[in-house]
Amino acid sequence: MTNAFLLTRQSFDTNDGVQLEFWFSSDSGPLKVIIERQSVLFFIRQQDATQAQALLNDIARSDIKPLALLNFQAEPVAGVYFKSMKQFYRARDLLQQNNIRCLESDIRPPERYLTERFLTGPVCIHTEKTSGVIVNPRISVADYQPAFTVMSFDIETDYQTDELFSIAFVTNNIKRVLMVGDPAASDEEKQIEFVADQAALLKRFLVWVEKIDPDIFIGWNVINFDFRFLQKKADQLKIPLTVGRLRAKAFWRQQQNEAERYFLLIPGRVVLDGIDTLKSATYSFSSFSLESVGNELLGRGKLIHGADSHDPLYKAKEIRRQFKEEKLTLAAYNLEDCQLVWDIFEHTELTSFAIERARLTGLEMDRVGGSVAAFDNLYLPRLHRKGYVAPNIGDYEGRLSAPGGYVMDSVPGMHDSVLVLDYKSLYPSIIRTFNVDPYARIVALNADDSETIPGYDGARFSRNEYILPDIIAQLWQARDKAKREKNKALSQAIKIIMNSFYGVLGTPGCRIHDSRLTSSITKRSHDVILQTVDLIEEAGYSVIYGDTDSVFVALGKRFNNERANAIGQQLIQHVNQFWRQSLQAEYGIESCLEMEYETHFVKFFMPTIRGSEKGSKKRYAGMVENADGNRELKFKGLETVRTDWTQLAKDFQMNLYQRVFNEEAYDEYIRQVVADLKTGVYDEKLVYRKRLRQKLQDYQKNIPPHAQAAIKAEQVFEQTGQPSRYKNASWIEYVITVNGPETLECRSSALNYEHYIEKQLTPIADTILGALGGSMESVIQDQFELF
DNA sequence: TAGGTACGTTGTGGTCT
DNA sequence: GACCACAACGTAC
Repeated sequence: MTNAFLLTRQSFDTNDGVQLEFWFSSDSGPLKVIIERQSVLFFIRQQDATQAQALLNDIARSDIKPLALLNFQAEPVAGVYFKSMKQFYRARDLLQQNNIRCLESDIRPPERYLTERFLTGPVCIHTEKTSGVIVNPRISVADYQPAFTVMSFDIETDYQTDELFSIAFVTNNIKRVLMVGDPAASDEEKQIEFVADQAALLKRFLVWVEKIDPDIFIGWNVINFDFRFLQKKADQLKIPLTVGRLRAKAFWRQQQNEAERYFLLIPGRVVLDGIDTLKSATYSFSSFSLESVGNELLGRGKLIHGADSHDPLYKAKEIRRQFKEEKLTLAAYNLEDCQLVWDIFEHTELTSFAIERARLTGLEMDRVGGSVAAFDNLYLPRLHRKGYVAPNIGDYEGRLSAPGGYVMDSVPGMHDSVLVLDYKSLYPSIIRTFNVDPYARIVALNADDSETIPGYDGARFSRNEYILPDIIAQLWQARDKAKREKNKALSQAIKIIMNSFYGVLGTPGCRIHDSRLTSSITKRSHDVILQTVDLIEEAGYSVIYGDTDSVFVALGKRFNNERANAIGQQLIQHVNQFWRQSLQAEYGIESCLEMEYETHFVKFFMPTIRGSEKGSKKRYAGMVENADGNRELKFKGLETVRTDWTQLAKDFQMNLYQRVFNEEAYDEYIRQVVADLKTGVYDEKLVYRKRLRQKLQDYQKNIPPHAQAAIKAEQVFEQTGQPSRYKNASWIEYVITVNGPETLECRSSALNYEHYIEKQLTPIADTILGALGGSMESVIQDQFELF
C-alpha cells in the first residue's frame, strides 16, 4: 500500500480493450500503473437501443445494456460499451448519421471515468509492490502531499545555424552545465562538463535525466522552445529522445487551429512551463520574458544585457561570440537562466499551485486552461450519483443571449473620500443562494412552484435538489481554511475554479451550457447591485460608480482612514443584514451574499468620456493612504496601465496626476515635458508596443499603424534577405516618424514630435485638466502670452 | 487539449457637404 | 472637413 500522486496518463487501444497507463510519484519513488481491459462507454436513450443494436452489429464486441440512469429529458438511458477507441468513434459516427443521439459522449472517455473513480491527483495504491510496474491494483482516494524532484533546464543554441551549444540544469541539489568543447577542460568544481559534439551533449543530458529522475521539468517556454529544439536535434542526429521514465520517448501533438503550438507528453514526468503556469495562476506582467518577470518578481534579470539586450539579433551574436571566445561566461549565463526560473517558481509557489489545482480539478498538473474539463470532472460524478447523465456539447438550442455584469453610469470629477464596497465572489455566491444549477433546473421542471426558487428567462431551480451550490459551498469552506492557514497557492487555486463555473455555463463549448443559467446569475446580480445602491443612498450617501459587483460611495467630504473605515463597516453590515432578512422573507432562502469593505480612496478622480460630459466607465484613479501615512496612487483602465501607450505618456500621466492629487502646480511641468520632448530628451520613451493579433496578411479591412509598420519592415527584410519577423501573430515595437509608423530596427525617418504632443500628451492632460477647468491648449498658450 | 460580457480609445476608410 | 461605422486592441470585472 503506497500513497501516490498522479503525474501523467495515457490510453492505448489493445486487442483486449483499452489500456490505461498511469505514472505516479510516491513515497517510495516513481510508480507505473497499468489498468487493462477497460471498455469505452457512451450513453444513448433506452428507446434507441434496439435500433442501435441493429446498426452496430458490424462493429465487433459492442454491447448495449439498460442503465439505472436518466437523461436530462428524464428518459431512461442505455450504455453502449466498446473495447477500443476506434470502435467507439466508428459507432458514434454511425449512430449520429442515423439520428440516434449519443448522450454525454466524450472525446476522451477512459480518462473521464477513471478521473471519476480516482477523483484527483493524490491516491492510495493498494498493492504489495512499492516500485516498478503494477498491473490492475485497487486504487482509492488519499490525502497525500507529494515531494517532487524538480529539474529546471535551459538550452543555448545558435539562432541561425541551429547548432546546440549547451544545456544547463538546476535541481534540488545539483547544478551542471553541459557544453560542446574540449572534454579535458571539464571542471567539476565549476560544475562544467565539456563534451566533444552535439550528439555527445544530447546523450550526456539523457544520462543526467535518468540519473536525477525528475518528476517535474520546469523552464521558460520550455515545451515550444527547449524541448522542441531538442526533439528536432535528436531526430536529426538519430538519437531517440528518451527523456521519459523507463526511457520512454516524448509524445508530441500539434494544436488544431494554431500551427505553431505543440503539446508534449513525457511519460512519467510533468512539464511545467513558467509562462503558462504563471498565467493560469492569474499573474500578469507587462511582458512574460524571463528578463522582465525576473526583474519584477525578484529584482534581477538575465546576465546578458546592455543597451541592445532587447534586440534578439544582438543577443544571438553575443551568445555565439561567448561560445567561441568565453565559454565559461556563456556557461554562467546558461546556468543563471535555470536558476532564475527555479527562483521564480519558489517565490510564487508555482509548483504548489499546480499541485493544488490538479488535486481540486482532477486535471493533469501541466494542463493549460481546461476550465470545461475541470467542470466535467467535478460535476459529472455527482450528477451520475443523482441518477442522471449529462447532455452533450451543443444539445442546448436556445438562442437567447445573457447579459454580463451591470456597469453604472459614473459621476465624473474629483471626489474626496470614496469607499469601494464589493461583493465577495458575487457570481458563486448567487449560484449558492439561488441554487442556480443545471440539475436543480431539471428537477424543478416537475416540481411544484413552492418547491422551487425563481431564476430568470423562465428558469426555476429546485430548493432541495442541487449539485453546483454544494460544490461551491465545499470550495468556499476550503478557501476560508486555506486563507486562515496562509496557504496562498491553495486559496488562489480555489478562487480560480469557483470563478470559472460561471464562465463555463456561458460557453456553448460546455455540455451544460444554457443561457437561462447564466442570465439567472447575471440578471440577479443586476438586481443585487441596484438594490445595494438604493440601500446606500437611503443611508444618506451617494454612489458615484459601480461595476458588476462593486459600488463606489462618495462620502462628500474628506475623512481620515479610521472614520471612513467605520462608515464602510457600518454600510456593509447594513447591506448584508438586508439580504439575510429580505431573501428569507421573500424566498425562504439563506443569503450567501457577502459585501466587503475594500478600499478607502482619500481622493478619487473619475474622468469623462473623451469629448463628452458623461462620466466614464472602467477608467479611474484614486489615492490611498497606507498605515504608515504614505500615499499611493492607483490607476484602473487609464493609459498608465495600458501596454499600448508609450512610456512617455505613462510617465507623464503618473507625474501629472501626482501633482494634481497633491495640489501642486503643474503648468511648468507640462511645458517642460513638451520642450524636452522636442529636443529629443524622451526619444527612448516614444516606442509603441503592441500585438499583431492576426497574421499580417489578414489585415484587410483596414490597416492600423502597427500593421503598417510591420508591412514596411517586412519589405525591408525581403530586400536585405533578413528573416521575416511579423508575418505571423507577434509583438511589434514601432515609433511614429514624419513618414508614418516605422519599426525600431527599420527606422529611417525623423521622429514626429508633433504627433506625440497631440496624440500622447494632450489627451492625457486634457482628461484631468478638464475636471479642473483647464486644458493642454491653455497651458501651452500661457507660455506664448509670456512673450 | 472550447470560461464569460462590458467598455473606451485610436485610427481607418467610407459618405456627405 | 465633419461625421459615422467599425476594426483592432487592451482592459475591468
